[in-house]
Amino acid sequence: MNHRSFKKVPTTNILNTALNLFSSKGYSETKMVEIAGGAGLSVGALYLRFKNKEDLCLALIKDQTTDFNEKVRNLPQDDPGKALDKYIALNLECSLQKRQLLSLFFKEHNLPFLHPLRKQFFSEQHRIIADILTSGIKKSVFRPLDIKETASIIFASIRGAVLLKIIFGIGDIKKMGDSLFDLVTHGIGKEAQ
Amino acid sequence: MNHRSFKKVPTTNILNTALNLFSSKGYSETKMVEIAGGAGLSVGALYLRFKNKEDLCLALIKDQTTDFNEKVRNLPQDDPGKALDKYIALNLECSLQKRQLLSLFFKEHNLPFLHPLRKQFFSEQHRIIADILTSGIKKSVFRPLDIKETASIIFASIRGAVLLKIIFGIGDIKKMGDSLFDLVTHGIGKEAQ
Amino acid sequence: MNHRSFKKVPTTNILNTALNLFSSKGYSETKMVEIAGGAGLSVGALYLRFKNKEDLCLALIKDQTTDFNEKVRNLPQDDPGKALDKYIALNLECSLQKRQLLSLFFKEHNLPFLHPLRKQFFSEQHRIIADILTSGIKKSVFRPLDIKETASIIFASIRGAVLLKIIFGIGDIKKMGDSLFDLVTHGIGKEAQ
Amino acid sequence: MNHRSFKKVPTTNILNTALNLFSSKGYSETKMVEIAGGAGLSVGALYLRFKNKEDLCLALIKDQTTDFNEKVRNLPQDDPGKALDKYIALNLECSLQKRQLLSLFFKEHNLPFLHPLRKQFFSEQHRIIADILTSGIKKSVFRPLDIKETASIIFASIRGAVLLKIIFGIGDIKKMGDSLFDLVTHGIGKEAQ
DNA sequence: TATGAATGAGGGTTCATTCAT
DNA sequence: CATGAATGAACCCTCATTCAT
Repeated sequence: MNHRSFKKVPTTNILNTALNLFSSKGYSETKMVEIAGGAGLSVGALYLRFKNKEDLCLALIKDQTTDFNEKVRNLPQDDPGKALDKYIALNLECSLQKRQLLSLFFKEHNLPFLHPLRKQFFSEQHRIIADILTSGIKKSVFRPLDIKETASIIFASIRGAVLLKIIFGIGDIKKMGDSLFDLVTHGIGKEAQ
Repeated sequence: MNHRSFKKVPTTNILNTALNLFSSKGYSETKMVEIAGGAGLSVGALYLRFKNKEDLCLALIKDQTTDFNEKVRNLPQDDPGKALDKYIALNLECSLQKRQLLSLFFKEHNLPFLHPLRKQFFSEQHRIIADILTSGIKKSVFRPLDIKETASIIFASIRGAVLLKIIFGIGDIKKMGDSLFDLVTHGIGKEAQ
Repeated sequence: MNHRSFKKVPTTNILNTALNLFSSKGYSETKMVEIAGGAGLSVGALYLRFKNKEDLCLALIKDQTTDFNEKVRNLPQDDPGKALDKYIALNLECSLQKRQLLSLFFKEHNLPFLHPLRKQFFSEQHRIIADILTSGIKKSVFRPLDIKETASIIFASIRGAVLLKIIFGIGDIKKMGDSLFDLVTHGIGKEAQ
Repeated sequence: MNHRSFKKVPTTNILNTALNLFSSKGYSETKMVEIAGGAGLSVGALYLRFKNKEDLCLALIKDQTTDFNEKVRNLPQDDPGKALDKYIALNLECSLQKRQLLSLFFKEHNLPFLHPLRKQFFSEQHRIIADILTSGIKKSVFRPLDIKETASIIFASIRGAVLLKIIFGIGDIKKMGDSLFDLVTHGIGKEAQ
């Protein structure tokens, strides 16, 4: 990459390259030179944009979650069933596209500097699910439940499904979303019919 | 610690130390000296027991999963509902004790040498869940389901719950198991009542 | 030595330092840090120039033999006696300057990665000597001989003399060359007179 | 190897094992455990016999050179030509059997602790050759020569031939000895005929 | 601002040597 | 005397980070 390139490498390019590398090789195994090279700038330039590796990683996560949060914002307000369905689908879809983020985010749980972000992400998602549940119960679409607990479990189930997909590459996202929604709404019990 | 201690450090100690370190700091971030020191032996001695870091990690996983598999073997054969309940509880309980293993096992999905073990673990657990489902459907305890798909989703949900616990330290295991079982059997839908 | 020196250490410096160390302490006993330090760069910088220790050693040998081969190329074509004399002298002289190379090259015969280079060097030198012999026999300067066998023995004698010089530091190079030439041409037998 | 073996491993076995290993893999690359294992005793026992690796190596060389010196002692006293022939043949033969020693002895010239032994070996051999030459000149079998210089060169030639054999595995020992003897006695010059 | 060569601490691993048994 | 597990310094190599250009 000649230093006479016409415009500076967009931050997005850098973050995407980093995301690809982090998620395929892991945080520790990804070298700064690789990110720089992959994004088309020099190591030096990379350090002009990000204080250090952690900083880059943090920026990456923020960037990606922002994106995700925006999509999640406009769920159907009046139909809790549909909202939940869409929320699950959205999660799985995003995981397909951003499998990397999620793997980085959830897998590498030993990068302590990520923890605050993780906490925040959980809180937000938990609140969204809880809102859907609350509204669903009010409208008698859902049975009365321990909202916080159930929200946690639903969040967990979605995360688990995503991990399954990422780690084992098992199943097709669409069907998986349906099954998960089916499980979450009806359960497996006989009386559900 | 003199280099002539009186008795050989039990392998279990080493594996436990390693498990603690791996799960709290991650595989790459854990140094062999730390494991050695923590377990009360020298680096050299550590290498007498394990060919290298990967080998140690592998042994660790095998050791832990064996243990888990044994516990899982005697689930109630005739009551699918109870079997599932117990299976979920068992998983969560073990995660409490072996939170480390699971985090190591599922999180560090970029350690390629772990993949075969992961695959195997998934297959076994998937089969166990599928068996419970099959038997439950036959006995009309569960409604007719796509068994493989549902087994995957249940596996995923449990894994997700476990991760939640591990990563965020949220909730109490007992209650979590109950909620998960409740969700899985009844779903959140109104008609379940 | 600040890590921002003004000019890049020439490869020659590195190779010379390495040569000195290898030949005085042996390959295995020479540490990469020593080479780096001796040449005036850091370990890291050393590894920027050479993939690893073997690679450095290989480069070293190639560098030195190239140099030697060039000198050997212009031997007198029409006077086999002189050619041989000069060839021997050249060998011994070079050994004086590059005692290190030869000791490294011939002594450390247990570095398997050197063997191809050694083989090649032998072939080339053997051919050169054989050519001199052939031409000398044709011109009746030398008596009829088993050319290949004799070439091998002459090669060996020169190598031996060089080693003697290197290992024991015995004798003066000039006189040694003369004696060797004298031995090779006349032998020690009475009838030679 | 059970500690109830009937007799302690003979030192010769140890030295032979060591010789084999040293010469095939080099001094540094040979591990003490390997020597111990190969000779059929434990590391501890090995250290009861030899103070350390150097000491073992030293003992090895002494052992082998003694053996060689004995053989060299009874060369024909009255026929210098035969004596030289036999001396050369003896050297090459011994190299065939003890290629290891020679490679260790001459090749690994960077083991400083070997140097005194090497010096001593050279002196002895040099004297033997010089004696043959002196006697040969007196008897007019050899032409008048600078005895010391020529002895050195002959010693060197023999060493070189041996190395050639060891390093390149070239040629057959018998023929090589003949060629060397031929070269040394007659040279390659025409007038020799 | 951009570059990329240089730095050097630190990691995994080896092995000569010791000494409790 | 014999054993062989234990020791730990030392080696090769990597890579996040810096800074002269």
